[in-house]
Amino acid sequence: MGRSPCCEKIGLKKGPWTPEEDQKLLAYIEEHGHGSWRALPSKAGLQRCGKSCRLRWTNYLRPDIKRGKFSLQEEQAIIQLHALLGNRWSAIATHLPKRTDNEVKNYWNTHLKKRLAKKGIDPVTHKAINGTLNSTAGDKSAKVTASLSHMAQWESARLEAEARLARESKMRTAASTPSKLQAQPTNPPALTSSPCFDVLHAWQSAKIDLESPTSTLTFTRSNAGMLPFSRNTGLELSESNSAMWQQRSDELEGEESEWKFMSKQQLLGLDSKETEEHFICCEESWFPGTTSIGAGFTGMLLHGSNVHDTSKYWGESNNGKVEQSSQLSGDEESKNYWNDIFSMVNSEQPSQSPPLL
DNA sequence: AATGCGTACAACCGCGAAATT
DNA sequence: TAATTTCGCGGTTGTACGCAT
Repeated sequence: MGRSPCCEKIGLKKGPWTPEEDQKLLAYIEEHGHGSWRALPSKAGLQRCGKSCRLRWTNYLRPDIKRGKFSLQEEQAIIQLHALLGNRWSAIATHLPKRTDNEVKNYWNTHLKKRLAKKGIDPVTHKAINGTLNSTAGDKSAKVTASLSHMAQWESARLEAEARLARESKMRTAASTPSKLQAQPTNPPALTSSPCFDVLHAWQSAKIDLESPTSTLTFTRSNAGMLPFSRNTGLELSESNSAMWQQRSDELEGEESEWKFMSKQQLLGLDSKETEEHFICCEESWFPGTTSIGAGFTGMLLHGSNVHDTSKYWGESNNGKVEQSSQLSGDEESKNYWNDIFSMVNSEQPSQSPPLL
């Protein structure tokens, strides 16, 4: 079977968008939603193909896009998520509020990839090239990689579940409200009550193998509320949350440029007991009142890259329903491993003589 | 001032998956 | 169930811009 072109190629404009075209596209989507991208250009009076319109909207015109410099926390998140997920830019972007996959991809290719390579870190494998890291770092790398692989499985499953939920919710929405709501698929429909339960259900209904060879966690509904993952699409921020995130982001961008891990206490301004309780009880976010970059999975990463610290998130007083793997050990090794990488990458020193950490 | 080079980023292309007919 | 359409993703390209020579 042949594949038809996305649109008639003759007579359609290509290349940079003009302000007039942007205005037309914006006005049309604000009024009608995008609906079918294929049909949009003619309806909006644009000499563009639908694909071009969609790209322009999702990567540039969409109102929930944060443009400008990436913060250090965002850089860390990208690096760590890339180590986990590879070149799955859309998946990575879901953990970076208001950033598009294209933007993340470009930033990786033009900044982070080169910086890693320059510091002797393979940007593909995230491992040291020619023993750039110290001798024990190789061991750390292996252990961390194993743990990250484990986490990546979970994250992949979660992303699949989120996508599934978004589709199902969209279908339900479409069935009940035909007009404009239907035409906003760029914003995944907000999940209602107890998103973690929903994700669990989706996982179960999708028959995702929770007991895969590398998965050592088992669930019951009773402990599902302690899942660490939030529905962190980044597109669901309320205005107040968005403002809070922006404020926090602005603060972070003004900070000293040394990469370092921020403790939960630093971020939350809580004492350790409060923090612990917050982390165990709060299924939504550990960034107060937000589902921002600190939330869920990304939050776990940024929190000292402490992939082993899952007991805090999963809850230890859960009648043993949540079992910790024996491989979940070595907090400090993992933390130090990422610290090594971040400090190297952040360092402006030439990498001629790799630092022995 | 002109030219060349490197960088950053917007935009395009082709493919695969999902949805629809 | 097969054919077709639509959408989203990741890789790549094109171009504007800044800087050095």
